[in-house]
Amino acid sequence: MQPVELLKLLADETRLATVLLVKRYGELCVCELTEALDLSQPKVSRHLAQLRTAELLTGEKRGQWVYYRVSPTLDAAANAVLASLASAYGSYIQSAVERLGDCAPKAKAPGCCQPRESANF
Amino acid sequence: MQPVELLKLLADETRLATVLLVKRYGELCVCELTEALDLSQPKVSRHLAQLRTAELLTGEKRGQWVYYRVSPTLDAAANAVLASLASAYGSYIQSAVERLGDCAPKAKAPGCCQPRESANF
DNA sequence: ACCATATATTCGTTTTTCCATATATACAAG
DNA sequence: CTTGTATATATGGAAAAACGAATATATGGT
Repeated sequence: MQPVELLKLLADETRLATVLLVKRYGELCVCELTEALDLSQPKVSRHLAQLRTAELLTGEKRGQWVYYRVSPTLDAAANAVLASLASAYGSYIQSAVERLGDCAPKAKAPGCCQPRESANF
Repeated sequence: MQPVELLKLLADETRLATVLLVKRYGELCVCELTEALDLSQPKVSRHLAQLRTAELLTGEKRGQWVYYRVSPTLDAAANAVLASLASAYGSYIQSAVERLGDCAPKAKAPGCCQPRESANF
């Protein structure tokens, strides 16, 4: 990936947070990202499509969900830049990590995201 | 500087090359950058203005020339990202460094840039 | 005072990027 | 086979970014 291409992909609030979250958690599905970032699903999906098209992230469909991770074929230079960003800007995704807290680390097999709200209906 | 602000500044061919060159050489004047990047002077100057306004670079006027360097007040996180980019993408400015070769490391006091062409007139 | 060089800025336009809304597709459960 | 959930994409418009060309300002030399 060309330097400027990588930087353009990262130069957006949604995409930077997405990439840093995916890098931190190893893999995340779209609904987890949507909750963590508190954004509309189409918006998250559109930015994921950009990251996927550029082969910065890969998406794997498992059952009903699509899990995103940093592409295993990403070149060393890009990986080094991502590591540097994750280290320098760890706090950038702090609030998203907190929102993800009651959703991600536990069993995310059934229901994935909405354990609370939908329980009322 | 906010993460996305920094990345936006770097997500452009001209600005990325400018910043990496200035970081490598310590300081460079506008005509050196214009020659090294092989771009029009207004284009270089316009991008320099952006980098200066964001306080990523500072410009110091000395005589007829303005010398740019990485802002000494740049925060640690941004500096770390710059260092990572310089390390990962050193070859990105290779051709510019070669063009700068016969201009910069030597005495750049008088004439600064155009030692060859104007000698014919 | 005049001219050349170095640098910065303005103007009008084109291109790119981002968005919200609506819609489409896939899958799983009943 | 209908319903609901998860994900993706299409559309049309608005905002931002980048550009070339022209112009402005400052400095130094004659």
